[in-house]
Amino acid sequence: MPPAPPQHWLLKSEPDVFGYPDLVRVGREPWNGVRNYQARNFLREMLAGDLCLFYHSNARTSRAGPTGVAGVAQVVREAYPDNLQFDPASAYFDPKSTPDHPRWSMVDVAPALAFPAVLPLEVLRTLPEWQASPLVRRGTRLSVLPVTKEQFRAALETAGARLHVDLV
DNA sequence: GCCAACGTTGGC
DNA sequence: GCCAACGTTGGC
Repeated sequence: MPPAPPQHWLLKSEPDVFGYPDLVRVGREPWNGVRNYQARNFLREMLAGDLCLFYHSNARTSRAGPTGVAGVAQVVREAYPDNLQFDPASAYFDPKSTPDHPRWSMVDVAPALAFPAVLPLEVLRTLPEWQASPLVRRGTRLSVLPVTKEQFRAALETAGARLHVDLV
């Protein structure tokens, strides 16, 4: 029996802090620091093998190129307690979290595919598949959001990127 | 740097 | 439970 097809997501990160090239460099990264309940709940729905568009937010002032999708990451470990919530020295420390009752979760992701160039938000906005996405609605600040298969495919195609067909 | 939009906090 | 104040996000 074939494995279940992957779900698709979009993960936002500021490239000045941690961009797609950083993910490639480290090979694998715990996606910690998410402190929004809706985003956390999406993290908890992720399954190993799910594919995530890696989105560079707030990128105008960086050398990473425009704001937009830089590549694809893959979920390699499903949700477990975010380590930073227990660290008093961290900006993401949450005094209301205990190891018995952790409030925040993270997944581990690994690089799967670098786009030839960042696919700008400006272009994403023009794709019919993306009209309904919260990403292109102004005022949406969600840092983890679901993406449809159609949106995922349209993004890859427009970016000129190819994933092995079995992965999509 | 600006500022609109939004989530969270806390007084009541 | 309401809601004003506040802090943050993130495009521009």
